[in-house]
Amino acid sequence: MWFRRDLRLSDHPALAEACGAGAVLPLFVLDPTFADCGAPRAQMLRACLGRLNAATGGALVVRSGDPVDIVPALAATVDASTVFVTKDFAPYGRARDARVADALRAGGRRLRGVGSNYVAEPGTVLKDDGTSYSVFTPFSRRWLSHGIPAPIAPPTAVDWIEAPSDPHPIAPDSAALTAVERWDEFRRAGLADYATQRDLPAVDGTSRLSAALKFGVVHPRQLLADVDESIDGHRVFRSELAWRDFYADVLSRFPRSAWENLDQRFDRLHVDTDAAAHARFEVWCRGATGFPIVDAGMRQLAATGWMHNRVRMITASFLVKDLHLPWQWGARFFMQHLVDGDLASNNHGWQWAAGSGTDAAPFFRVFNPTAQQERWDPTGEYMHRWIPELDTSEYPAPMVDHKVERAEALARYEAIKRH
DNA sequence: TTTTGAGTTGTTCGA
DNA sequence: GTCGAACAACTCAAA
Repeated sequence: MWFRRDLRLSDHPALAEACGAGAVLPLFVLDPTFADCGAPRAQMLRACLGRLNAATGGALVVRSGDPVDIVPALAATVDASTVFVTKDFAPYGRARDARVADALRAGGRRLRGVGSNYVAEPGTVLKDDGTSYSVFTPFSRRWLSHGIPAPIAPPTAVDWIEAPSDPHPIAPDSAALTAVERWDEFRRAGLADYATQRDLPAVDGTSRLSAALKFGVVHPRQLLADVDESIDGHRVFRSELAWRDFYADVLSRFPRSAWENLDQRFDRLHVDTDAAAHARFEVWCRGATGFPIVDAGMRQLAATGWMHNRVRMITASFLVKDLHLPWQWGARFFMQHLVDGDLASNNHGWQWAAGSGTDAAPFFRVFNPTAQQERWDPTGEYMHRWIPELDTSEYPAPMVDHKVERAEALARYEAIKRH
């Protein structure tokens, strides 16, 4: 069993099938491709691996290197007939798995993909004519009509195969909540009010399960099993999980949309990339724009590896529409700093803000950072929490005039219309 | 094939 | 201060 973004034993179809086939070697490969994923995600990975190792009674084998070398070699060492994986639909993962499958085949073995990290496997939510959706709302209706698969039981009494492991990454902080504990807490205290509380960055009104979902510590179908569709908050939460599936589906169909405009008309949008643009970008990264809600978000990200979703939208809108920078700069920065950084959700969220993505925001929807702060952080609690010097002379003046930059953004969008 | 209704997250302006 | 309309036009999905 080659674990990737499915670091759990319960509700794990691929593992269940592997266990049904015989003794199992649990493997994780530290792929150098992901070496620069950023400290928060690297730390989260180490914690997840520590927990997974404990759950296997210390049997987890961790190896560093290219999976194309490591997986077939290890499979040969223990004479495995099959390497089980949870299917990966992201651009790199898909190419990597194709190469590993080829290498295994050369040795008379096979790579067997079972299940995915999503409620509905990318490519399976289709219109009546068999084609894919590109608008969220109809996608989510069809997604719902598929029904939510029930979680499956964890395997019992697994016969783990032992093999030499590279030194294990650091063990987890045992004080941290497990994903299931966090879900129980959120279900009890926050889920019913999610529809109204989820947008307030000063409030702990979101599930905070994004990183657990990213690493597959918990599968979304396990969360959906507890959703009561008669309650508003529950339905809104379910809809957010549908967005996660939707963007994975879109990325799987359009791999190049990870870093390129999905809507190619936006290739012609005038964005700034000169030295002055880099200087503005650096100010945004540092959280020193002089717009408190933007700076608070960037500082929360730097300090904790996480940013409230409402503030992700505000900071993204600011980078794209007030600073006129390429959305890719912001997306890359987020990926380097977010503990939950996920290519599909992150980059398509950025494309939504930029207007270049699926179901994108209308061009005239330009967030006003001051109005957003007044609306969603009315007491200023969030911005003061992250900007201690806010009311002092140390806090910078606004780096741009929003009214002017809004007009500039609209003019630039106007220039690429009708093409 | 044609038609129709709809489309995450907003802002500004003028009555 | 409040409230509703305008802000484009297009593409998608489904009847």
